[in-house]
Amino acid sequence: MRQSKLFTKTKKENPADEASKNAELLIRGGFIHKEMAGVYTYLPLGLRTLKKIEKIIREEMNAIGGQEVSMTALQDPEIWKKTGRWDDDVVDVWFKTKLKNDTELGLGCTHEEPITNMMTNFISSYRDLPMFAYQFQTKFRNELRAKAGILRGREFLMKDMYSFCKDEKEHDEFYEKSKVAYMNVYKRVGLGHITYIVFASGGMFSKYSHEFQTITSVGEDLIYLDENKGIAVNKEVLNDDVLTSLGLKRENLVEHKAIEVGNIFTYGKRYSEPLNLNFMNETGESNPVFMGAYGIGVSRLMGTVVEALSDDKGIIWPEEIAPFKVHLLALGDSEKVTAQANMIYEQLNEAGVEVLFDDRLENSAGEKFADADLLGMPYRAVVSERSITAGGIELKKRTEEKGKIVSLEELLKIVSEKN
RNA sequence: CGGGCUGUAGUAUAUCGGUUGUACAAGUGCUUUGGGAGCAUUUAGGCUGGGUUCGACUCCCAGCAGCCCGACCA
Repeated sequence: MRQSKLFTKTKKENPADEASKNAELLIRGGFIHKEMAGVYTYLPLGLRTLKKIEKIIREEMNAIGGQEVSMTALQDPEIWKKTGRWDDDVVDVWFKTKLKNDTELGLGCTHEEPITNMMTNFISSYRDLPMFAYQFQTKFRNELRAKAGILRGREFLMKDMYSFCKDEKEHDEFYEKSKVAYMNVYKRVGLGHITYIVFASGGMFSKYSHEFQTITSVGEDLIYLDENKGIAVNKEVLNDDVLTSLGLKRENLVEHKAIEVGNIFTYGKRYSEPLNLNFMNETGESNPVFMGAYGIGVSRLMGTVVEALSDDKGIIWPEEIAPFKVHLLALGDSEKVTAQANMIYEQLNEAGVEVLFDDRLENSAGEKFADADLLGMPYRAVVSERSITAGGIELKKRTEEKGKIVSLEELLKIVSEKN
């Protein structure tokens, strides 16, 4: 991608109506655009990262047997009334609307009801189980207070997976697999070292649910971590009984602020019973399906990466989710530099390397460096009179202070490597 | 939903009860090109509605919008 053609531009100043680091950096860099409080458009650079995170999650969900679907945003109240969740006093984040003929509809804030209802068409025997379906879907939640940029919005992208099993044992096996898959996701987006599985409140059918919490200074949640055991507990369930049952001691726990980047639940029959999702077992008995749900806020995860992995100059994207792997800068407008940089750009493209090429002729070197730092691609490759005189291209990682001169062959080799 | 703060150009800000000033961005011309360049020139602004006043962007009221703290987060 040629930066001269990119319709977004970077901003030098922070937006006045945002206080969170993720929103400041993402807006300054032109990754997202704020439409209104809690509602953001994804621009070309931001969308590339969002799609890469989506791809990672998709791969990990497929790896544990997930089948992808795409459900509707518009919701039929009837099925929600069957579980008691149409009531605004029960679910207080509904956006509700109406058809022209006054029939009420909802905008989906989650999808337990419709997927459970839909599965009555497809699940009828133990032979159909277990089955796991997931989707990437824009969720609508009428939050009283949107805040912290894309960490808590009213419209946001979420991956939600639902598991359908014949009994608790089968469910538990998948539940454990999902934990591993989730941790793989966090590792791949660059947050593995600060993300923990946390015990949280469970609800009707299980003692606990499990949250995935990334430790940052701006989190909404408070967790208590035993670093030696690698076990953490959410403040909401922290009491002596819980600690005893988990084999934890209060004096070994350290309090951290954290961002919830995932949550998995055991539902049991909570939705299958009221919605009549039953299956016939081996002996001909009809039983409710045993369910679970598994959520990751895709856009929130992107915001969390920015919060956790940036410095005072800008974002530091991990390689697997950076919009581009290489940011190629041509300094100055001399024909020699322009020709050389264009040639390198074409070579990188041919080699299949994702490269953002700052080919703008009128911008100063300083501005290009500042942009490269703000936009945060993993590698910065500079072509200039100076680099050509020194015999090549100046290559620097975003995380490094100083670069080194490399030849085109070396550049291609280094940036083609899988890390 | 309770409390607080704030609405001036695309962005960020300043001043003022009496013709809204600046920077960045954008357009034009020239110079410049290793850490957000310089000169000249152009374009562009008082959230909405009421009230007070000779006169309101400024004061008052209401609405709307945004941010922050708290509550909430199935």
